[in-house]
Amino acid sequence: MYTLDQVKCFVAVASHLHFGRAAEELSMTQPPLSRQIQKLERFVGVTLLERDNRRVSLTPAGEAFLVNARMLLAVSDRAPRDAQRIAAGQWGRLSVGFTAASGFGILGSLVSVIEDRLPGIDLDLHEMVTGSQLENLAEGHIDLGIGRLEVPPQEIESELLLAERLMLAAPERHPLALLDRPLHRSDVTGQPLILHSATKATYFYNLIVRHFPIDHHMIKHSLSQVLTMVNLVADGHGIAFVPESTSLLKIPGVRYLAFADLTDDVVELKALWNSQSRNPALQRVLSVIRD
Amino acid sequence: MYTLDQVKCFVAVASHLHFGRAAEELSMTQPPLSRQIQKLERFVGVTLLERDNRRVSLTPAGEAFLVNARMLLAVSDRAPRDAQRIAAGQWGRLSVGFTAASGFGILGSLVSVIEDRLPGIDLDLHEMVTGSQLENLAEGHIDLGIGRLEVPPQEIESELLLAERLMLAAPERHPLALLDRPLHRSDVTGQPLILHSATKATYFYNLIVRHFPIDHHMIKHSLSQVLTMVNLVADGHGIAFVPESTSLLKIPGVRYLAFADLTDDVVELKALWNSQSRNPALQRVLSVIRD
DNA sequence: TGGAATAATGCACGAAAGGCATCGATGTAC
DNA sequence: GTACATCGATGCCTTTCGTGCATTATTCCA
Repeated sequence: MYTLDQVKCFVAVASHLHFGRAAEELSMTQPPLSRQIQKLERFVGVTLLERDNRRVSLTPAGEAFLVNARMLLAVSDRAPRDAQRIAAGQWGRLSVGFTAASGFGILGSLVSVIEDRLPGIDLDLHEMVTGSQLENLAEGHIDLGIGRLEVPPQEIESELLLAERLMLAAPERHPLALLDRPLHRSDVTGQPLILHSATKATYFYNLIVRHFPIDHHMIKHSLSQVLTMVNLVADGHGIAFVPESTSLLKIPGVRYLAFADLTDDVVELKALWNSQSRNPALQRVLSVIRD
Repeated sequence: MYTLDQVKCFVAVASHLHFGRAAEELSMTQPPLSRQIQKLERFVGVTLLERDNRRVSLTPAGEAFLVNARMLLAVSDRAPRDAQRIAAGQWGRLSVGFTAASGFGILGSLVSVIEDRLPGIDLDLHEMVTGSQLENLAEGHIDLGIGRLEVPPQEIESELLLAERLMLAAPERHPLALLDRPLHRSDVTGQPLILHSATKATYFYNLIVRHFPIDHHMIKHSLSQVLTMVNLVADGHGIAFVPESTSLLKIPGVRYLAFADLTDDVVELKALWNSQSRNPALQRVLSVIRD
């Protein structure tokens, strides 16, 4: 096999048609340059340069080789730079798993910021529930998750993206929507309730149970998708707890009500990633998220 | 700079994700393979392969490098083969200069034969008079000429392509066209004559003067292009000498007549080339022509 | 806990690359 | 026509690099 150095030598000589000046460009002396060309020609088995002791010229075979040689140099030059850029996280691909709920609020601005600040990074967006995000993170199928959970499992790191209030979605003619005083947590007692599933939407279920006196006899539906819940509210099937950002969803017949005695931002949205991840783009994206 | 051997090592390891088996494929032992990879990574400045003492995997940078690496190997493999094929004359480009007259007869079949027998060779066809062919051959602008001349100059070699009879082109109502006996050379004496130019079509001029008793008072036109001459014959301006192949040109009002006392193939068409030519395609074409 | 698997490292040898000096051939000038 | 300049090739020496063998270090698995 020949070497890229020999190719570089050949291109230099073919460009100058002069061994001495080519050697100068290559920062070497002329004798080893002659030998490198000889070696290359011996490997190729063909005379590439016609040396006339007075003038140097390319043979037809040499001209054809020159085309490929320039391509080799171009690719060999690009290859390390591509690798370096990817290692530095300037280039790359990031698979992101996000919950449908996060899509209402933060996802759009997150994508905008990344496209703006890290133009070399392509995002693959996949909607999935938090549980799937954890599985896919563990198996390396996605690099970043955007979801809700209290305590991430082993090897999954997390960072708070957003915290918001918990609100009540109620039909506009519902008694709680027509109160002439501030709404309190105890007001929900005894009302027909559309609640998150304890198994499929554990985070919300636990959060709500922790903060409200839930009468389990009043639970009419157990769901996992916020949009479905709000639609059921619109149809008058009951009231539901939703994060504040859901109120961006203007559904006719639905009013969003704040609790006077629950003003803390208790609903959290977290960025999730595998601490074993070797994707440099992830670190870049995380540092952008932190700003 | 790194070497193509290192690239080959990297691709082998990246393909097998196993140093031992990659080394086996490369017909080398494992330790130097490890070192080649280390060297490549040191040059690139980036970890390309994650070695876990138990499993080998590609980093994102390594995956990007692999794409370029495979391209490098493909080009580096093709480059010598292209050069060899061109040197062997299997591939290449041949510039051919030909006279308009040769275009009537042999050129078409010549092109067909070359396209059939040497499919890798592209022909550039340029119509030019023999004198221009000689100039362009000397300067290397064309590789092969097809023309008529008696003695080629220094450094130009030639080979007879075709020899044919010299015939007379006469208007169909011309007395010589209406003879009830065989035509003889002496019959042309005294007839208005359309003759080749002594300077622009020296070959024909010398040939005709050598074989016929030309009365210079009867020369009505001196021309260099056969087609023009035959057109003038059709218009009744006189008679003209033409090579037999011209009779393929069916011009209304023109008859082609053979001389009973000149049956030799005296008109020659030659292949011409520069003996200094380094174009391997030329040798291939010449050997095909000789068949 | 011991053995198998696997990549890294130490060491020695031979090949290759580079620099310096020189040769050989060819064109140029007086 | 002869002396000189130019320029690629060659001889020789030193340093660097690639390779194989033997061994080490680590981890997985029984």
